[in-house]
Amino acid sequence: MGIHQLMQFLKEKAPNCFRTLMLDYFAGRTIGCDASMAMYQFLIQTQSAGQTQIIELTDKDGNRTGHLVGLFNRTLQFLENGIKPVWVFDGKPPQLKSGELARRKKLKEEAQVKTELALEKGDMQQALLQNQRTTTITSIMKDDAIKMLKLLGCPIIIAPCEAEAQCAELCRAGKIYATATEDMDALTFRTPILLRGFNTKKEPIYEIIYDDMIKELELTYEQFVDLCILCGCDYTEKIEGIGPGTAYKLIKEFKNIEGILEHVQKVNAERVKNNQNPKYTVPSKFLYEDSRELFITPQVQKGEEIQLIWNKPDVDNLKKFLIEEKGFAESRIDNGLKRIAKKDHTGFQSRLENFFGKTTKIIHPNNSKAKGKSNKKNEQPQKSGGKKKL
DNA sequence: ACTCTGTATCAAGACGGT
DNA sequence: CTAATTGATACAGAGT
DNA sequence: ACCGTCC
Repeated sequence: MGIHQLMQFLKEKAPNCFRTLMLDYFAGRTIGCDASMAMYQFLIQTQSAGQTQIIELTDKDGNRTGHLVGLFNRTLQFLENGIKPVWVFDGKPPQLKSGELARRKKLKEEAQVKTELALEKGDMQQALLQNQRTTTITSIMKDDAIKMLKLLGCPIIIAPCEAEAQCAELCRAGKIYATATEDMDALTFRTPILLRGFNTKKEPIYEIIYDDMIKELELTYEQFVDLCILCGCDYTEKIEGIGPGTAYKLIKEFKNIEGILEHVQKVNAERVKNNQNPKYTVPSKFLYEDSRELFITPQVQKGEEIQLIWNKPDVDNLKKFLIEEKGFAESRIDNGLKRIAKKDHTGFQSRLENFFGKTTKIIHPNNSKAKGKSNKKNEQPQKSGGKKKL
C-alpha cells in the first residue's frame, strides 16, 4: 500500500512542493517507470464482462496479453513525445514485506470465490469487479513484457529488490530525470523527483520535488523516513492511535521514533494509573529499525554501473513476436511504429539526435557476469530555470 | 463541534471508426 | 515451493 | 465526443 495517506498529508502540510506540467515539458528527458504497477493497471483495465463470463485479452495459448497492449501503447506515447522511458521491474521483495504480501494474497483468494459466486448468480458487474481484484502477474506475463519492451528498443532494468528504490537510485545518480509512479514510497526512498498522472491523458502531470518537500516540512531525511513508517508502510505494523497528523507533531517534538516510543510509554502508563484505557497500542513486533534500513539503504544496483541505451525497434522480431505468438493485428503495430517514425522529422529532432544508441546491449542484474565498466557521463537536459506553473 | 484513525469500497487505458 | 500493484474516498467510531 | 474493441 505504499505509504498510507502520504499524498493527502503532503497536500496539506507541504503544498508548495508540487508543480503541474504538460507532457511536452518532458521532451528529451529520461523517465524511470514502475513496470509492475503499470501492468496491473492495464491488465485490470482490459477486462470486460460478457454475457456469462469475464473476457480478458489473451494469446492463442490462453496467456494474458492486456499488459502488452497497454505497455506497447504507453511506450509509443512516450517515444512519440520525445520522452525516453526506462521500465523498471520488481525483483525479490524483502522478507519484511511477506506479511503484507500474504494479506494481499488472501484478499485475492477471497475475491476469486466471490467472482465465481457472482457468475453463478449472473451478476456480471459484480463478477467483473471481483475478477479485477484477483489479477496477478505471472512470470510468463512479466517475461513477455520484458521481451516486447526490449524489441521496442527500450532499456529494461530488473531491480534486485523494490523497483521504487532502484528508480530513486537512478534519479540520484542523474541517470533519469524523475521516477514516474503512483506509489508514494518512491519519496521515502529519496527520489529527487516523483511524477504522477501519466495514467490519464487528460489531466496534467504532477511533479513532487523532494528537496522542496523536505524543506517545507522542516524535517531531516531520517525524520521523514520515521514519519512514513509511522503513517504505515509495507514493512511493519504501525502504532495504533497515531496517524499522519499526530505522527508529524510527535516527530517534531521528539525527533525520532525512539523518542516517540518513550513518550508513548509515558502517556500510556499515566492513563493506566488513572484506570483509563491506553491511548496508543504499539505492535508486539514493531520492526521500525529494520524498516528504516530498507528505506535508507535498500538493495539496488548502483546508478553509475547502469548504462541506458535506446535502440531503434527491431521491427522484424517485434512483429514476429506480437503477431505470430501474441495475436496482435499487424495494422496496429504498423500504425504504432509510424507514430514514432513521424517524430523523427519534427521539432525535437535536435534534442533527439542522440536518442538512439548503437549497440543493443542492455544491462541488468542478471548479467552480473558480463559486467560492463561504469563509463560515461549521462546526458541530462539542463534544468530550464523558470518554467513554473501554479 | 471538532479532529483523527481505521475500515471498507472503488477505480485504475488506448485505439480507431463513426 | 508459491505468490508478491496502488491511491482516493466515504463513513463510522473513538477521543479531545 | 462517443463507444465497441484491442488479444
